Amino acid sequence: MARAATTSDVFNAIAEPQRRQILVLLRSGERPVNELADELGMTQPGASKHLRVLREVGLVRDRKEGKQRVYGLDARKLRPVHEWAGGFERFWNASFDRLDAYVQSLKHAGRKESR
Amino acid sequence: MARAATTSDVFNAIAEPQRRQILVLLRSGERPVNELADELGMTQPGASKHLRVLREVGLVRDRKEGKQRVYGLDARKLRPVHEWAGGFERFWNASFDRLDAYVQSLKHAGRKESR
DNA sequence: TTGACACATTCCCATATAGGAATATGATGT
DNA sequence: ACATCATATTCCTATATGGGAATGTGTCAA
Repeated sequence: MARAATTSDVFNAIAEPQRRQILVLLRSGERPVNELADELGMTQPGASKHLRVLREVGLVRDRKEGKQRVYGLDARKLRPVHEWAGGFERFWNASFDRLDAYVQSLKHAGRKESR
Repeated sequence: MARAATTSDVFNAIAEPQRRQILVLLRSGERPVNELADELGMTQPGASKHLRVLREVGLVRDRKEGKQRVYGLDARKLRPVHEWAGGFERFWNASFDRLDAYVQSLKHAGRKESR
């Protein structure tokens, strides 16, 4: 089965480094495809393909402007990502020894023994 | 080229839903492979494979305990993900109309014209 | 040593890409 | 209608999975 489609899961869509670059670049403003491709050093078809994926998952919007197609950021779908990762915040804030202690406390507090 | 190895990029490693589930589950405590597989309804080899990926990117650690191998969370690598997504916070906080305005202001403020 | 248990690994397969090359589509100016 | 510019799409290929089945490896107990 390989993996869920990149076009249906934001986590998967942003797994591609170049697509993350595109999103970052778009923070500083909308851009037509070619400009975007130039700035990121990718081919035009390459940019178009990535943009299509980003559009289908809803991370960018596009708008026609003359013969150009201007792409803009729609970061709302990134919020779940931020929150998901944020759910682990207390784990990276604690030092590792403390982390172990914390984990142990949870373990003994409310679960069946495992050793 | 298909994509960068899942074992070298955290974003790619967490692109797999089941691996995210594993990480979430491990927040409540360390677990041996079988227990983890049971709780998530996956086969043992399946769990082992995902755990291997997570271990190679550094998201989990393992420790031998008798004949079991206990896996624990190491969420530090998730911090960059949280921060990356957080870099878009102002974009999802603003309403869309405001967003456009903001984007336009940036555009006119410091870049070469494009229309 | 033998057997049982807990995992890890290997094989094999179907599928989903990413990328390059070539081509199709669309809008604009003449 | 025609040439041109800006994009999108299609074709093809090499590769990276994820999953199932079978098997290998390591540890502990008797």
